[in-house]
Formats: sequence, structure tokens, C-alpha cells
Amino acid sequence: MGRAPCCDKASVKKGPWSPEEDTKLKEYIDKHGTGGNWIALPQKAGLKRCGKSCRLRWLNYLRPNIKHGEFSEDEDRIICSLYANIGSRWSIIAAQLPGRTDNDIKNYWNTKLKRKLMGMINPASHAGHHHYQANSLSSLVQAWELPSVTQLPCSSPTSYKCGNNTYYRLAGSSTEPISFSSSPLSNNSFSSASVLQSQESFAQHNYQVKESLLMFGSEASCSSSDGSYNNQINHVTESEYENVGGRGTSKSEQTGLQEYFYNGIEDEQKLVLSNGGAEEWSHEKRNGLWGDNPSDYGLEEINQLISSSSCNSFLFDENKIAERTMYY
DNA sequence: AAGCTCTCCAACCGCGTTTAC
DNA sequence: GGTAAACGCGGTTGGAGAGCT
Repeated sequence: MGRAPCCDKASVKKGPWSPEEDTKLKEYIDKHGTGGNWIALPQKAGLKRCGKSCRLRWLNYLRPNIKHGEFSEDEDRIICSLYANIGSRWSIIAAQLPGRTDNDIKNYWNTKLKRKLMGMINPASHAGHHHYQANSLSSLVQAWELPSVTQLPCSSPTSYKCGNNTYYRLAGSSTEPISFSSSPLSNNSFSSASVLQSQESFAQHNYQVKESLLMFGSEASCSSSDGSYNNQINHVTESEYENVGGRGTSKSEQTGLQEYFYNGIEDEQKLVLSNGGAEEWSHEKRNGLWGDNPSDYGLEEINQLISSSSCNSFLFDENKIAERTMYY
């Protein structure tokens, strides 16, 4: 049985917003705020729109400080790295890119960035750069110089291993947004050394050792959510962290970091891990996109592969991953 | 110039989660 | 604790504009 519609579909306007509607919505919110009730807002604002439509318009277009236009190489790298590690969790990724919305990033990924990656890993498109075979999943990760952060095979989600170092969740301080020094996406120059360097760089940028807790992310992040729990990933105290120790903890108690740990890392990792290691490889993925046959992947499965490689890169089992051959 | 295809992205939709009662 | 309403997210769609033939 389907759920009841959020509004009377027949009486609400759909399609592109007119400048007049934008003005009405913006003026109303500037004056009164959202009031915490998007459903009632359109009527109050004199708009013949569904509340969800108003919310989306505000979050993705009218909200202050929205950044439109070209993505920088740094932004590319952040998106690629986070996508590889947490998959299509656009709101979390957006939280790392001030001014960008999840919708923007999602569109950018689907229309440009994914293709950019395809160009990098397809031998035909960059003859001469053959350090990695295009049919290996690990080559995707390597081609991208994606960070590989390994969750320690213990029950604690507070520590992660990258290279020879172990990183712990950091409490009570802010860090800079994720940034990477090199831009392999622009020069197609792949090397193992830079992969390792990048992995280390990722960990050093995002996980700092302090008080046995690890901090991920930055202040002043901005996503499509208007102050929602994942709008910022910062300032997670030890006590806050303890609050989410149980599965039943409400989302409002969680910060973005906690969401990241429990959904982005822990939940996905548990799909991959069993026996405390990589003895078994689950074909399950968060969105259930894994096929049964590792050799069945086509072009459009690539981001699934990357996404999983990532589940994946928190416990990056090169041998297992290498078995998953792609054909396209 | 016309018709077709492709690309981009704003907006919609469905559903899981959270909140309020 | 149960239920319905509302929120928020991610996947998908559709239309406008650009590019090509």
C-alpha cells in the first residue's frame, strides 16, 4: 500500500520556478524562516507549490552562499575520494564542500566526473599510461589515487589504520576540510608512490591522533540540508560519541561524523568483513547493487565497483578486489 | 534551416527515518 | 508503544539548450 501524498497534487504547480515564485519564497523565508514546517510554508508564502518543492528550491538554489559553476580540481578529488570511501552519500560529500549541494554534486558526478574517471581508466583514451590494467578494480582506485583507510579489525569504530599508522577519532577540535596536494585527475600520471602518499595524506588530513578519538571533517561545511544533522561534521565530543554507542540512538543526537562512522563506515564494512578479516567477500552492498558474478560488470557498474572498492577501501583487500574484473 | 542526438541540471518521486502526539 | 505526519535523502526524469548531420 502506498503512502498518502504529501499534498494535493492537482492543486499544486509543478515544473520550473518562475522568478516571481523565487522572490516570494525567498522573501518569506528571509522574513519568517522556514518555521520548521515546509508543508505549511507554501500556503503562508502565497505559493501554489508543494512543501517539498519549496524546500528543494530553497536548499538547492535560493539559500545564501550557494556556489554554482565549475568544480575545482580539489573539489573533484574530494568528491572522488569520498565517493570511493562512502559511496553515493551525497549529503555527506556535500558537507565537505562548502557552498555545494548534494544535488549539484550528484549531477556533477553523474554527468562529468564519472566520465572523467572513465577516460582515465580506459586504455584507449590515454595510450601510453599503462601502469595499471584497466580491468582491475584496484587500478581504478589506484588511478584515482584514492585513499585507502583500513578499519582496524576490532570492534572499536574509533580507530582506523592507514599505511603503517593508526589514526584515532579526535575530540573537541576542528580541522581543515579535506584537501589533497596533487591532482592526478588532471595529469593522468599514476604511480604507486603517489598512491601511498595520497593515502597517507588523506589520513593525516582527516584523522588526527588526540585523546583516543578521531575527528573527521571541518567547520563551516554546507550541504543541502538546512542545519540538519549532517550539515557539519565537526566537534564531536567523547560524550557525544558515547551517546551513539547503541543502535537505537536517535538521529538528532548524531553529528555528521557519527553518521559517517555508523553508516558510512561501520555499517558498510560489516557487509564486507566477517571472521574479523577479509575471509569472505559479501556481494551485498548498501543499495543492493552487487551482482552475483564478479565478472559481469559493465560500464555502468563502475561506480558501484568503486563504491564497493571503498567499502572496501576501509579494508582494502587487494587480492579479493583484483578478482573482480571489469569488462567495458 | 531543419531535424536529430546529446548533455546538463532543476525538479520530481518514492521511501526510509525521525518526530510529534 | 503505536501511528501518522513530516523530513531528508538518493535515484530518476524531463525539458532546455548545444552540437552535429
